[in-house]
Amino acid sequence: MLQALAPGLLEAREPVQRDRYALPPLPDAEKGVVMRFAPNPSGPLHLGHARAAVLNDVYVRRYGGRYILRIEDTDPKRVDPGAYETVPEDIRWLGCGITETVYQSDRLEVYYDHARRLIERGGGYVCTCDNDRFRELRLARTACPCRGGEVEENLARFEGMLAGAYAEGEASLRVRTDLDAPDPALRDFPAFRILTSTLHPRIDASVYPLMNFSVAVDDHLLGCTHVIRGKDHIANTRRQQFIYDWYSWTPPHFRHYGRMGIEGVVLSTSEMRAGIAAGRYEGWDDIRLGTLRALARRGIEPEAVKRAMLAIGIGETDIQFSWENLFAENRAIVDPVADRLWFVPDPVAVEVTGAPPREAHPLRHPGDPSRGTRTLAYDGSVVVPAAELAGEISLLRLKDLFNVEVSTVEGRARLAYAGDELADARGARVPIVQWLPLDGTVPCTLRRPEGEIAGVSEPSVCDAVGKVVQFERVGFARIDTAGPGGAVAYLTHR
RNA sequence: GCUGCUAUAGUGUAGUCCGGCCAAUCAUGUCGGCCUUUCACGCCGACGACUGGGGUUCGAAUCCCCAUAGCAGCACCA
Repeated sequence: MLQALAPGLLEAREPVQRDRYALPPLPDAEKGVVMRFAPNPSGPLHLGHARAAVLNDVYVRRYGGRYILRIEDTDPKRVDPGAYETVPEDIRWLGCGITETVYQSDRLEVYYDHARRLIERGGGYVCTCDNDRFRELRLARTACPCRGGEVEENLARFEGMLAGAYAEGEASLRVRTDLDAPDPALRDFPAFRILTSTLHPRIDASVYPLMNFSVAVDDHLLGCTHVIRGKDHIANTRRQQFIYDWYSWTPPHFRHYGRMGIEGVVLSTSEMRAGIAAGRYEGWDDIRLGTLRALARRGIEPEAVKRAMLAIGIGETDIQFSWENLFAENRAIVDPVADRLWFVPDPVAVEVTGAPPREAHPLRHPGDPSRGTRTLAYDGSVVVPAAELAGEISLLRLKDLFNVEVSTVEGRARLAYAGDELADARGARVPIVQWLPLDGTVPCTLRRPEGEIAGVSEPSVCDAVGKVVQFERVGFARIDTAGPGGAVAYLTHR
C-alpha cells in the first residue's frame, strides 16, 4: 500500500536495517580463515568462554575454513583432568563447528625444537637470575648477566634444563625483546620454565613452555589467520609479536574484545571448585554458577547463548553482561515450542460448592491448538495458589473451568460456583488462575537461584522430563526429574 | 607507580575510520494501553544516552587537546 503510494518514502525510511547479530567483516578473510578456541582445561566452560567460542565459530562459518580447539594444558597446576572431557562436551552443546582438536601437552617436542631455533637466532637465552633481582633489572631497563651469553652456551644450558640439571625455579628461557620497551611487561619475558613439584596428568615433563611462547608457535604452525580474544591479552599480543619477529613469521590478524562482567554469578573456576568442594554448590551445574552446564540445566538453549553473544559482538568496550538480554533471546526460542502446564505454588486446598464434576481441557499451546489439550477432572475440590486468596478478592475464574465466588468461613477460604461465562470474569477484570484437582497432583519443587518454591503440578509433568515447559502465570521451567513421587523443575526465566 | 585500552539511555548495541542525511539506530528493560480463558506470545505508545571541559570548523557523537572514570598488563598463569 505505502509502497504504491510513496515508493520513495519507504526506501528513505529504511536506514540500514542492520542485523542485530551481524559481526563486522574480518580483513583478508575472503579466501577462508583458520581460527581457534584455546581454553585452559581447568574446568567446565562458562559464559566468558562462550563468547570467545561463539565469535570464532561464527566467523569460521561465515568465511569457511578450519576451527581448531586447542587445549592449553601447559601448566599442570591449572589442569583439571576432568576438563579433557567436559570442555569438548560443552563445546558440542554450544554447537561450535570444531574441525580439529589439538592438545598442547602433545607438542612439547615441537616447542623444545622451536626454543633451540629461537636461541640460534639470538632471540632467547637461559636465565638463572633470582626472580626479584630480575624484576629490579627489568624496571631499570638493564640487561641481566645471563643476557649476554653466547648462542652455544645458551643452547647447552637449555639442553641442561631439559636434562634436569636445574631445579624448579632455577632457570628459565627468556625471549630477548627490547629492554627499552615503554611497557615493562614486554621486557625479556619468559618462554619456558622448570616445574617438577606438580606432575602433569597426561605427560612426563619438567620443562614447560609459557603461554606466550606456545601460543605464538602454535598459532603460526597451525596456520591461524585470525585470533579473536579478550582485551586482557593485548599485552600478550605485543609480547608474541617479538616471537613472530625472531622467526620472521607473519602474525595473524588480532582482534581483542572488551572485558565482560557478569552480574550475580561466580565465574572464577577456582572459586567455583572451592565452593563445590565445600558443599556450597551442588556441582558444576549448580544453577547459581555461570557454567554452560548450569545454563543447560536451567533450560537455556545453546542458540540463545549464541545469539546473546552475537548481539554483544566484538566491541572493545568493557561490558556488563545482563541476564535479561539472554533470557529474552531464550524466551523467543522457547515460547513457541514449550508446552503449557499448570504449577500451583504454595497450594491451598479449597472446596467448591454448587458445581457438579466436569473436565477441563486446557490447550497445550495457545498459539497452536493442533497440539491438543490436557484433561483435568474437576470433582469438587481444588488447589489454588495461596497468593490468589490473599487479598480482598471476591471473584475468581478457574482457568478453562468456571467462575467462583470467594468467601471466608471460619478463617478458611471457600469457593462457590458463579457461572461459566468467561465474559463475566473479563468484565469484572478478575484474575484467571491455574488450579488443579485436589486428588490429581504431583508434588513439584520449583528451584530458582534465589530459593525453592514448593508446589504441585499436573501429572503430565512426568512426560516432560528434560524439556522446557511453561508453567502458566509462573514462568518457563525445565523439568529436571519427575515421577509419581514428585518432580523437580528449574525456573528458566519468566 | 609504570604501560596501554575503552568511554552512546538501567543493560547490550548501531553510528565514530571518510564531520552535515543523528532533534542519534535496534534490542532488552520499565510504565501505560490493546489482544488473549497465563502475569507468556503478539501489537501500539511512552520513558531513557553521545563522561566533563576546552579547541578546530559555517557545522562535531564523529577530528585535536586536557581532565575524569572503568578495565587490563607489569607472573617461572592462561
